[in-house]
Parts: sequence; C-alpha cells; structure tokens
Amino acid sequence: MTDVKTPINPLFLREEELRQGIELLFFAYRDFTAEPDAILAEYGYGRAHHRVIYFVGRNPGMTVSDLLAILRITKQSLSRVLGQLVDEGFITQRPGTVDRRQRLLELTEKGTELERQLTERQRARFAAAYRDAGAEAVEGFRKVMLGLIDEADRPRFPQRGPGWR
Amino acid sequence: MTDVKTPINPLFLREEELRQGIELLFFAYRDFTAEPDAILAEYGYGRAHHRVIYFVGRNPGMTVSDLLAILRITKQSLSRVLGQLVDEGFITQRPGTVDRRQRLLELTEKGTELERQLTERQRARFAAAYRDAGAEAVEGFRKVMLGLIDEADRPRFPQRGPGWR
DNA sequence: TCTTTACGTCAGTCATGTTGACATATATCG
DNA sequence: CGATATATGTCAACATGACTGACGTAAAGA
Repeated sequence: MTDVKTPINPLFLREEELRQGIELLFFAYRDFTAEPDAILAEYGYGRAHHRVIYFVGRNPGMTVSDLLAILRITKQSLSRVLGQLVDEGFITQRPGTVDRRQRLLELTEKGTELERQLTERQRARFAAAYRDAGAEAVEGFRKVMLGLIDEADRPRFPQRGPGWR
Repeated sequence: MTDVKTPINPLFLREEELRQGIELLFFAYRDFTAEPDAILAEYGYGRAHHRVIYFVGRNPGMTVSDLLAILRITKQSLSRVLGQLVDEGFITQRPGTVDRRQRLLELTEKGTELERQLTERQRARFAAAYRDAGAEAVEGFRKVMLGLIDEADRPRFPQRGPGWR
C-alpha cells in the first residue's frame, strides 16, 4: 500500500504540477500589478485606469466597443474611468470618419508619458525574467499562456511569420 | 533612414515582445478567473473567498498570519471574508498547540468540496494548456513565471530534486 | 421610415480593498 | 514577576471598481 502523497505516484505529480501553475499565476499577477498600483495611487487613480491607458496606447484610434471587449466590463464601469481620463487630459476622443457614432480613443502627450511611466516597471520585470530564463523558455512561456487564454482571444497573438527575426 | 516601427529594428522587436508578455498575463488572468467567479456568485461569494479557500486547502493548519502574508491584504479585509467562511461552515479554526494565540485554519468537508468544485476548472485549463504545449514548454513557462515573482516569494516553488520524476 | 447600433448617463448596490483606533489573550524577555 | 511584544479580532468610515436596470441621443442600415 503506497502513500497517496508520495511523489512517486503519478497522479499526485500531476496534481502538484497543476497547483504550482495556479499559484505561479497568482503570485506573478500579484507582484506584477503592485508597482504600477503604487504610482497610480499618487494620481488618485486605480488599476482600471492603467488598463485603459495601456490598451489605448497600444491601439491608438480604437473604439469604445473595442475597449469594452478587451476589458470585459460594462460600459457604465468603463465610463467613469474613461471619463476621468478624458476630463483630465490623458485621452482624447474624436468621432470616427467612416462611422461617426464611434469615439476613437487616443492618448495625449500627457497620457503617453503616464503610460510610459506605468508600464516601464512591468516591461523591466518581463525583460529581467526573459533574460534570466532564455529564449527557449520564453517560447514555452508563450505557448502555455496562449493555451490558458480563451480560444476567441488567441488571434490577438499572431504567430511570428517570415517577416520576423 | 529606417522606419522605427519596422520589424527589422531590434529595439522594436524587444518592445513588441515585452508588450506581448504583459498582454498574455492580462488575458490569461482575466480568463482564468472568469469561470470560478461565476460559481462563486451562486454562493454570494467573490474572488477573495476563492483565494482563502484555495490557500487553506493547500496549506492545512496554516495560521492567519501566513494567509495574510500570501494574500498581501490587511487583516480587516481578510476578517470579513474569513469570518463568513467560518460562520458558514467552510473553514474551521483551532488554537495552535505550541502557540495558543494562533488560529490554525482548515477546510471542513463542505469547504473541501467547494474548493474542489472551484479549482477543478482552473486545473482543467492548466492541464489542457500543458498538454498542448508539451513538457519542455511547461519548464520554460515555470522559469519565466518564477522570474516575474518577487524574489522573496520564489522559495515557495522549490526545484525538483532527485526524489522527483 | 423603422430598427438597430454606438455611446452616454443617472441611480442604486455589492465586493473588496484601505486607514485608524482599540481589545484580548498569550508569549517572551529582562 | 512585570513589562513588552505578538497573534488575532473588532468597530467604524471610506474608496474603488465592478454590477444591474432604465432611459436618451445620434447615426447607420434595412
């Protein structure tokens, strides 16, 4: 009779491996958000503001609908945060040229500066982790993370074609 | 004069790579938490309850201080959530034997069942991602994720010694 | 013209975090 | 033993960011 918790048991191995994955994700996310949160607090902003600034900076000219689809929150929730950022001069809205109901979003210069300041820490964290882990590990990381994301959103991360490298 | 945004430019490549990392983490976390959140809502609970149940299940007999250190929230915040879970019979507290000020936390049978139900989806998501990515990718994933976590918490994820595999 | 879509707004609620102050029991140290 | 520190709990007030539901406007599309 073998102990269920002995590492020799393959079922326990698998369970342990999966739980480690869950915990890696929890701790990484916790630490990854802590630094920007501290900066945001100085502006009286929260994590939601960072997300909006980040994705608008990444996709200049995106619509409100696009943003809602990415964040998966209600328009009422977005409205408060986005409204503040527009009022305080971090983001501009201009009507779409082809569909004038749309409000195309863009960072102002001030917004770009805040985005840079906030995301800088996170980029640095990734740069260090990538450097320490090596190129092969990065490719593995990418594969696993993609597998964790709902299939519908995976096309956001295209394969690197022949134009790359 | 070359276009700054041409994929040939190595600085842009790096920037793109880092931003993809940031986004992978955002989307993975967003999708990873969505399923348990839906189950929790049926109980009138939130994500905070899941975190408490998860870590108590993972570390039976852990103290309140241990839990606070993991979650990085205030004791007042924890108190509400933990109090509910104790009151409603998901978690038991018993005084420590060596230090009787401590309240050692454990899941009840009911708590174990809820934990299983909640985490099952997340384990399944990891199992699928690991399976599709392959063993080598999983090792890379582990390496990168560890690099993203504050050094102080990395010892929570020990290397696999000779007793493993 | 009628309907649908994109976006906005007002109002109320809930979950989860915060700070600050204070209380109790137990452990530890001089 | 007495003083101090630690582990835990509690009350109160507040902020953030999510939610639902209802309603409104302008523009696009059938």
